Amino acid sequence: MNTENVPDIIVSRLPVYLRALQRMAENGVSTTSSQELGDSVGISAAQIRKDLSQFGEFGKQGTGYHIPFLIERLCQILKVDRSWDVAVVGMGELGRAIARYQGFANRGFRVQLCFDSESAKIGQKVGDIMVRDVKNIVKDIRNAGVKVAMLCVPAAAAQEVTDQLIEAGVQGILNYAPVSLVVPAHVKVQYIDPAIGLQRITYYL
Amino acid sequence: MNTENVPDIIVSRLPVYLRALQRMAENGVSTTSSQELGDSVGISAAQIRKDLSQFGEFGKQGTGYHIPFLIERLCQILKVDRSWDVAVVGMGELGRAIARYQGFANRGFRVQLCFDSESAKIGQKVGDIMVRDVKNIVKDIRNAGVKVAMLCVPAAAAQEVTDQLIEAGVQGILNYAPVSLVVPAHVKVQYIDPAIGLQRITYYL
DNA sequence: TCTGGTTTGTGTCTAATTGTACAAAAACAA
DNA sequence: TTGTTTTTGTACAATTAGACACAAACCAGA
Repeated sequence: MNTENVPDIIVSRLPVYLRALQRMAENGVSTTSSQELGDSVGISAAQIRKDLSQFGEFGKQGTGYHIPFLIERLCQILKVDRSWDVAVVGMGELGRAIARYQGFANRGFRVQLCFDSESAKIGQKVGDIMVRDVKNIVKDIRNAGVKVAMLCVPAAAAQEVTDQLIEAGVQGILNYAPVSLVVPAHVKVQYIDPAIGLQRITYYL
Repeated sequence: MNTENVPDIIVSRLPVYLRALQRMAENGVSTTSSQELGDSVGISAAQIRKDLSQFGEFGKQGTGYHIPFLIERLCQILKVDRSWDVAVVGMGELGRAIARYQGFANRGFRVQLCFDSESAKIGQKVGDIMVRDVKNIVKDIRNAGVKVAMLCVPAAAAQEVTDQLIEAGVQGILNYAPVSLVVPAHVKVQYIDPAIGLQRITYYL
């Protein structure tokens, strides 16, 4: 069990496995096999067994995997056996939808801070969270000890806000702005850009 | 120039290059190098040269790449030298935000059809598009000849709607629902799930 | 025209990733 | 108990992706 140096590509598949397992658990299933799990996520059974074996021996020959146990271990591995406070920057239509999204709570995340630069929005509530002035973003995020942020500002502001987030101690950014961000090595960025997703599709049409 | 059998992983990077180049063009820059482009997207210069060389010789030694020309070729390759009509299914908060999002137009896409199952929403307008009854989704999509859809329905409904989309002739789906979809080989799916993005981050914290 | 400085496209090598196959472990039925 | 079936974890092989290096092409300036 070498949990030290696991390739990114394996790590990136784990949340997909976890999501599928949680769905099975909701449906009252208590056991699955690498074959069944693989079919449901579109990955080969051997791949799944190999990925999981990076972290331990979670299955049993002849039986497969006990779903609640595997969910627990994956949550530990992904560090979502706790709840992470997350900041959302940019209260445009998208930012507000994300800040209010109910799907984070049971997957390890809680939106705790919201920021915008427009005075008309500052002080208003989004869901049950008050929108703060982005001017105070470094101080506020540092005080709250928040390590993860979602970036929903216009492309032109994204890099500047990113630099402030990093100054405030943020180590992971989920970036909805349609720009590549330049960040130091210790900061992880994940990108969400629907147009890029669509362009990856149209190539094949 | 073997445009036939290009690895997925190369194709998946092209939209990122395109986005960066369009940003440079907006800023009035007319030329760039693989080094500069690589720095801006966080990919090695050699990688970018090799990726692009799959499709032709777009650069010039000593000079680099002419941005408007490279943008044009990438748009052709990704087939966004035209505008694709897209359907959005599910007019929840997220679906409405996506249907109204202004960022698609200049990247090759136009939201043309919106669907929901709630009678309270059917007939109402989202942006300037009327929400249609998901009951007629197969007929409506087929009539419109739409080939690409964005799926913003609850997880429990996602597979069922997917099957209908495919029946209607859809060949590409951008899936916002937090489930893996099972689709035939000729259909391309891209996934957008913020919780998965966040979990890919927390592993490293 | 010639020289020095850039930058591409690609051949070669290395590393990373995936596929294949099977022994070992477990469950179950007779 | 014994034999059959299932399924894991992993060794090995095959494939794929990425890093490196450099000749060839081009520009700019003298």
